[in-house]
Order: sequence, then structure tokens, then C-alpha cells
Amino acid sequence: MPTIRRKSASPARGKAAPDAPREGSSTCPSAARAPLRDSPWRASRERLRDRQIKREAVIRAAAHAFNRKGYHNTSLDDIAAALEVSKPTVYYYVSNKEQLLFECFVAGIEPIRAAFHEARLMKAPARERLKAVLRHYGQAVASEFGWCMVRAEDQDLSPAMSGHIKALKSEIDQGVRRLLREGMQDGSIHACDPKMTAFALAGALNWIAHWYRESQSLSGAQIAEAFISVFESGLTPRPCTESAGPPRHVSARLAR
Amino acid sequence: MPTIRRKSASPARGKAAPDAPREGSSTCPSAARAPLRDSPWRASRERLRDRQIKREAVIRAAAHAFNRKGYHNTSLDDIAAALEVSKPTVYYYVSNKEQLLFECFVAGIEPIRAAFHEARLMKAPARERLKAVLRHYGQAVASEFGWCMVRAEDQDLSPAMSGHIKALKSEIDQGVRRLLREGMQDGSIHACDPKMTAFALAGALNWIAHWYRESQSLSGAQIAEAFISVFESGLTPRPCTESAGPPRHVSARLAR
DNA sequence: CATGCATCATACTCGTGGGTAACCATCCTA
DNA sequence: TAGGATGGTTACCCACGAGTATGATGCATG
Repeated sequence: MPTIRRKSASPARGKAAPDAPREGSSTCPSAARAPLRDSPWRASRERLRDRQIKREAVIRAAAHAFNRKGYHNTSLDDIAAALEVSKPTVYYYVSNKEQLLFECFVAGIEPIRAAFHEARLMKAPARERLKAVLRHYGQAVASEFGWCMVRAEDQDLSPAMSGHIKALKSEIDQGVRRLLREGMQDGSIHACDPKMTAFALAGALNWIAHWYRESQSLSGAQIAEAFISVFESGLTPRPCTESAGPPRHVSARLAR
Repeated sequence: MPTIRRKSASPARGKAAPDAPREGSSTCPSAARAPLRDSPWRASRERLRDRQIKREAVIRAAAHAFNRKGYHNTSLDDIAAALEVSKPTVYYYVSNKEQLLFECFVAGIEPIRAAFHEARLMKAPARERLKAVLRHYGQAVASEFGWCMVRAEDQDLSPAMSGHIKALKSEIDQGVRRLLREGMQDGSIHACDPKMTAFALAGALNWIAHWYRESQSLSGAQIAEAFISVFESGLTPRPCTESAGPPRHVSARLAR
């Protein structure tokens, strides 16, 4: 009964650099570049653009599937089926499942980075800038990529990817802390421990990804607004301020 | 990530029992029942208790592994190896992997339910009762079962288990909302949307499980305290401070 | 001693799913 | 019009891990 488990020396993994289709990734530079009506390379460029579109469709399909069934419960066959193509086609656009998750993560977190950038240009007390960021943050978490952004576990990723993701997350975290500190300095934010406060804010918003479904009656923006009003005023009633604010969260204009 | 098939690394694996982390765990049904010191069934009862202890050790080991590597990245072989037994031994104490997760979940959520029970006996404004609950909540999330409690995805579980878990989670959620409403009535809590506020509170606390590791300098209780103070007073400075206490956690550290 | 139960190990089965090899179709370019 | 890039398919490989069949061991009992 020779049923010894095959322990073939080193299976497969010999192929260094499987990095298949060299993808620029995350850049769509030559979009509205120049007309060049009938250059002989026009077709080539169009193909390239097509490819990018398809690639993004793959990413979105993956995000959708992860969103519904979780990373581990989603097979690449599922994703392929959702796109009505075969599995190798998916592999034609993305090198492996891990990268798929990573791309979803980046797609989710990018708007938040943009929000920080935008806030940096605002001329307003730090609390207002923080609020602006949190608004975008909440919407990002409620977006189709929210799940991937929030639930991408480092445990599921190679050390390299995990490192990238940690760095991006840390950037966001540090940005929130910085705004908190600035707010404490310009007097627009109550004295607090920036680290813990940032954790609390981010946690509450991140958690949206666990319960929010597109079908919900509230939009991501509305939820973000509601959360912000909670954070802003806190649970304790304010004795000598206008407490006449409407109780519902829909009162975006609660700003004092 | 090939799991090395370790063999023979455990010499004379006869007895010695696993770590056996003691800990009666609050469930000693027939403890103070009757003396019967030398009943012929005494041995039998002792075996039963031993079994219970071992079973709990399995659960703890599972929680530990899930905590570190995630549910899907933990094989039952891993858990067995951590206990220095074989896989069928694990199956001897628990029927399948799903149940293992479920048990961890219950172990994590039980203290929170207890906290609600306790709070119900308190004679204090609702805000104080809520704070008491949140304190326990935060500690539970930071506990060894926190991961399982918070990250047990319904996607990973059969509909039946998923239903149980959802029910338990909903119970907690409703409890928080109720306290919020009570607080709004007795005037100890600022007017707010109880649903959204409960989501924000639970989210912030749940998220602790994502970043907290036992090794951290802060204990679960300290973190819970810090969060509570954030929620309590909010970000906006209070003009006529009725002092919600000094700024907690003086670890200001403006470095970086 | 024999019987039965409790406990645990060895050694398997088997479905699933990530990833690949090989091959095919079409269009662009030389 | 050949030859290659591009985009896609079918059919496979195979590691992994959940779960199990079978049986060994030890201990209490009758």
C-alpha cells in the first residue's frame, strides 16, 4: 500500500516573479491627454484603456463578493462567475487573490487620503476640518469597498502586503491624531488623549462596514453625519448651551 | 504556508495532561450539592469534572489561535498541536470547528450580559448605568475571547448558529439603546438618536479587538475608561464645564 | 479475568479552491 | 498574409484541511 503522501521536493513555487501582466495600478494618467484622432497607436491606447476598465470591473466584482460572503468564503470561481468569465480570465487581470484584496483595500482608502488632503487646504478650526474628514471617512466605509478596507486582515496577507496596508492605515490614524492635537491647540476641541480618541472615532466609523448594507434607508453620508453629531456633543447634556437642537440626526446644521 | 507535519516531537505522550488552566469558570453545578466523599460514583464525577476542564482548555486554545491567526487560517490541527494532542482528541470534546467558534463567542459575550443584569440593579441615573455596562463591554472585547465575540462573521457559520449569534448581539444592542432612551428621559443623557448612538458606542468598543493585544501597556479596563470619557464629554469644549473629570490619560505626548 | 467505558492516536477519505498548462480566437502590425 | 500580441477557454494539478474509521490503551467494575 504505497500511500505515502507525496512530498515532492519543492512544488511549483520555483517560478520567481510570477508578477504577470505588469500593471501600472492605481493610475489612469493618459486619460484626457491629447486628441490625436487617427494616430496609428490610437487602437493600442484604446485597448489599454479597455484593459484598465476590465481590470477595475474585476476589482469591483471582487469587492462585491467579499462584501457579501467574506474573503475566505469567496472563491475566484465565484468572482469569475459573477463576471461571466472563466477563472483564468480573472488571473489575466490580477496576479492572485491576495492582490485582489489589496486593490480593493486601496480603492477603499484612497478617498480618505484625498479627504485629508482636501482638509489641509481648509481655512477653519481643526474641529471643522476633522469633521470634514470624518464625513468622507464614514462614506468610504459605507461604500462598496468599505468591507475590504476595514476587514482586510493582515493575517490573510503576505508580510509585504500586510506591511503596505499597515502603513496606509497608520497614515490615516496619524492624520486623525494630528487634527485632534491641532484642535486642542486652537481651542476647538476638548482636551483629550489623541491616541485613544482617534481609536474611538475610527472604531465607530469602521464598524459601519459590519452592519451597513446598501439597501439601508440611510446613506453613508447620513450615517456619518449622525455619528459626528454624537462625537461632537457627547452623551452628557450641555447645561448652558442651546439644547434645543432637534434630536434626530438629520439636523446636519447642529454646528454651534 | 505549509504546516510542518511534526511527528514524534512529544516523547512518552502518555499522560501529563495539557496545561489545564484550572479556572473553575463559574459553572460548578454540583459543587455544593452533597458531601458524599466516598460514594462509588465519586470517581465518575471527578472524571466528568476533568472532562469539563479539558473541554474548556480546548475552547481557550481555539480562542487563542483564532485571535492570532483568524478563524479561517487556523486549522484544527493547529489547535490540537497547541494542546499537544491529536486532532481527534479535539473532536472528542467539541463536535466541529463551527461549534468551537460559537463557544468562544458565547464565552466572550456572557460577561456583557452579566453586566446588563448587574446594571439593572443599580440605583443611579441611566448614564451611570450605561457607563458601567460599557466598562464591562470594553473589558470583554479586550479579553481573550474578544476576537471571537466581535469578529465571528455570520458568513462563517451555519444559519442556525448565525441566528443564535445574531440574537445575542441584538440583545446587547437593544440593551444599550434602552439605556440611552432611559437616560434621555431621566435627563442624564443628551438628546440623540438611540440607534445611531448605540452603533457608534458599540463600534468604537468592538474595534478594540482589532488593535488590542494583551501585551499592550494599557489594560482593557483602562481603555474602556478612556473611551467612556471621550463619549461622555464629546469633542466640543464645554463652555461652563461641570467637569466630567480631568482629561483622562495624560499621555499627551505631542511628539511625532 | 472479562467486560465495558473513556480517552486518545494513526492513518486515512474527500471536497474545495488556488493556481497553472496548454490551447484557441481575434485583431493589429509589419 | 505571416506573425505576434491580446484576451480568453477547457481541463487539469495538488495542497490543504475538515472530518472519520479503526483500533490501541488504561481504568473501573462485576
